[in-house]
Amino acid sequence: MAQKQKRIRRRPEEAKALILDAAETSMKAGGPAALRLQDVARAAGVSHPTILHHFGSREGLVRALNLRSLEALTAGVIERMREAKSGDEGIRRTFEAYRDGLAQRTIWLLQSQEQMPASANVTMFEDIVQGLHAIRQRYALPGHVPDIEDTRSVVHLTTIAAFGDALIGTRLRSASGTGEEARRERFIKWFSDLLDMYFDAAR
Amino acid sequence: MAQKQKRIRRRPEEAKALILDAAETSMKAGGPAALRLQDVARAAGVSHPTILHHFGSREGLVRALNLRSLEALTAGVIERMREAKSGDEGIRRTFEAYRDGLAQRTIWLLQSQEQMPASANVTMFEDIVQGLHAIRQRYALPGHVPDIEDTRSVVHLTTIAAFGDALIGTRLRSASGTGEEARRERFIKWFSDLLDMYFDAAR
DNA sequence: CCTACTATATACAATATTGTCAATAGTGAG
DNA sequence: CTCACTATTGACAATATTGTATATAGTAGG
Repeated sequence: MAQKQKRIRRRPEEAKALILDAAETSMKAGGPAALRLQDVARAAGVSHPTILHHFGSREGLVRALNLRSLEALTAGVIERMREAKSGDEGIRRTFEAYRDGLAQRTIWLLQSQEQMPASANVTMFEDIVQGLHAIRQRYALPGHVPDIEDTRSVVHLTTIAAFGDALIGTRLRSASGTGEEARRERFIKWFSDLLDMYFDAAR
Repeated sequence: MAQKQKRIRRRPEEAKALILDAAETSMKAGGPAALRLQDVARAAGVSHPTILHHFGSREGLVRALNLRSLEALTAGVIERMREAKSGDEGIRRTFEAYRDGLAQRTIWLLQSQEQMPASANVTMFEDIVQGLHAIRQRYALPGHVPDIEDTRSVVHLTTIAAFGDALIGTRLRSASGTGEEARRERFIKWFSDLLDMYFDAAR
């Protein structure tokens, strides 16, 4: 049989976006090493040389995907952090961001052994430390000077906890009975309260 | 040229161990999908059919490696937790265990899409929750009954934090100046103090 | 309508990768 | 020593995978 494939001519940006979407799905399965041009092509509904035409090589595709994912995601995180008013919200947003895919993408980057481009993660991290520390200083008791290293520890803990929870949180929780979603909510609330208590005590 | 390879006959257990060691290195690079029989064979100093002889297939090798890694590591974790006397030590041991490779292996398992065999992680998790809760009850103020869900939250937080720190902790820390190792030490101490404070307050 | 441009597809090439097969060489038991 | 057993290997097969070459079909601009 082998019907002749009907051609759909797209503009380069559209084609790239289409291919990257398909590649993203492929990556979720087993990281960058599991990505196959044929699989991606089939999922995107194009032939595999089309991918090579747009990205030059398999490596080019992986790089482009890492870049796009990280840019979109960190932009999303920063946006959500800015919107957040209370500390409680900030923590919730952080957990959401990592859960939404930031954790997954970070793992991909680590596995592709590329340097995180301008290390978006890290830039964001320092911004948050500085912002949070300003707030701590404002609310400090007279005569007490909060240590910025402690503030950094709070942000560090929140970040690694959100990251870890996104990757294995569900498994750990679903072991202790049912209601995974509810347990997750409860945990985030508990964690938020814990930090509130800490800030209160270390004022 | 092509010298004939000299044969070294090993006992099956030795050969398997040798091959698994090599496979472990290969996995570190890019997860299960990146494992190549030829690479493993070269690293182990055997021919690739030898691997197939012992493990049946590539998949068999991956399964065997996942099993061995997880068994050895969780055994190590449990051992270290039992040795630990203070809460501080327990936290340090948890961070060490994940850093030593448990985090890496867990990621592999997630990527091979296998169920964790009897979910060693999870069994250990519940053991620790029960053990810690018993201690909390012993030290509770008269008339106060600690909520086991809070205890579970503490263990959950410690686990996901240790997991997250093993994977991205170094990168986050090295962004804010030098002395990564010292910063790590400081953070673990801070975290331990935080939980002490919590237990004190929620007695 | 015509033409230049290029996104796309088919066919093909080169290599990588897993797996099979048959021969062989250590090793332990008698 | 001899023999059965099997761990090991080189050669080969079958398929997968990336990349190339070439033809073609949409599309925009004249």
